[in-house]
Order: sequence, then structure tokens, then C-alpha cells
Amino acid sequence: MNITPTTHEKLAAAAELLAALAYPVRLKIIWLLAEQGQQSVNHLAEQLAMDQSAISHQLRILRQAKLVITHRDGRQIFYQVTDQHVVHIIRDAVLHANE
Amino acid sequence: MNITPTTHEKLAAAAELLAALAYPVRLKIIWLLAEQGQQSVNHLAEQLAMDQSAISHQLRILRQAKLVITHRDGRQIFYQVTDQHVVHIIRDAVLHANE
DNA sequence: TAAACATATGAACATATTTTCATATATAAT
DNA sequence: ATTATATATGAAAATATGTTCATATGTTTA
Repeated sequence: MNITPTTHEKLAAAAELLAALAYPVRLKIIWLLAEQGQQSVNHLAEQLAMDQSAISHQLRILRQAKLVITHRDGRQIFYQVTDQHVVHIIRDAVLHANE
Repeated sequence: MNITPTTHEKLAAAAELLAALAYPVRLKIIWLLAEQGQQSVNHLAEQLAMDQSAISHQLRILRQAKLVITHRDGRQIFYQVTDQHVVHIIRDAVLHANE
């Protein structure tokens, strides 16, 4: 009934996932990807009116958390949401935060 | 199809909610409250082997995010999870992060 | 009323995160 | 080959977050 080492680790992993989501710019990125499908880095940067570099740094965080995956086409790199589960968590958070 | 001001605000609110959750100690607090029901501050501090002050600061963040509510009984203050929706979001995050 | 207990809070410090700037890497076009 | 385009990355600067320490506030007990 206490926090076992296993629970501890699972919660730590969950905290890491949540931390990757817990930033407006990153939520917006995932939102755009969920709504519009895959997007190039520049396209995201334009839509969010941010520096290419800043976006790239944020995309790295999403990548490392496996929230997005990429593929290259020519010199562009396209990002897409890894799976719908992520979108589901965000939708829940949006609903709860705005109820 | 872009991010409207309304969407912008909703995502900002969601990011704030997620940020309140995105820290191991805070997840553990909510976990304990969800499993064991309401707990006093000292009891939480003991179980998590943390300073009373540090826990209080973290509890304030959870309170401000309306993730927990309190009531006083004598000189103790008992915390409990605001609603099951929160627990649901965390459970989802735990599952996704550990799959 | 004074002492003890439970919790909260402000300020200083330590640590982590985000942005910016310069530059590196990879691909395509000339 | 050289130049242009798209993206990534390291380091410094700017900002935010968490912890600690001292102390304040509210409540009970002696």
C-alpha cells in the first residue's frame, strides 16, 4: 500500500512523459501535427512564429520522449505524432483544465 | 485549421495542468492520496521522506492547480484528490510511459 | 496565557529549462 | 565543386523551478 520501487519508477517515467508535454509550445506542436498530419520543421516554425532553432530544440524534447517520429524527404524533415494515445492524454488535459 | 486564440488559451491551461503533474514528488503525492484517501501533511512528508516545508511547497502547487483540496481537522490539514479525472490522466500517463 | 504542534510562506540558494546565437551537418541545385 | 536550403546542435545568457532555512500563522494542550 506504500510506494514500491516499481511504482516509484513508473511514476518517474510518467513524470518525464508529462514534463515533455507540459509546455505550451510543445502542446501546440503536437496539436498542429494531430490536426494537420505531418509537418516540416520550417512549416511548424512559421505557424508558431518561432525561430527554427528554438523549434528544433523543442522537437528534440518531443522526439526523446518518443512523442513524435520523423522521416526525411529530400532536405526536409517531417514530424508526426507517434500515436493517438498521446493525443488522447492531451485532449483529456485540455478538457479537464477548461471545465 | 490554425491555432485560434481560443485554442491557444485552452492549450496554455492544459500545459499548466500538465506542469503541475509533471514532477515525481507531486505524482507520488497524488498517487498516495488516490490509493489511501485523504492524508495529513506530516503523514505525506513521512511517507515520502521529505521535509515538511518542501512538501508544503509542492502541495501549494497542486492546490493552485486545483488538483487537490483540503480541509482542516484540529491542527492537521488533510489533502485529498479533487476528482477522479485527475487520477485518470495520471493512470494514462503511467500506462503510456511504461508500455 | 504559555508552550507545543501542524502547516504555510518568504527569501536565498541550487538546479533545471528555454531561448538565442553561431555554427555544423546533410541534401539539393547550379 | 560551389552555393543554397533545411535542420540540428553546443554554449552562453535569461528565466523558471525546487529545496532549504528561518519564521509566521493557526490550533490545541497544560
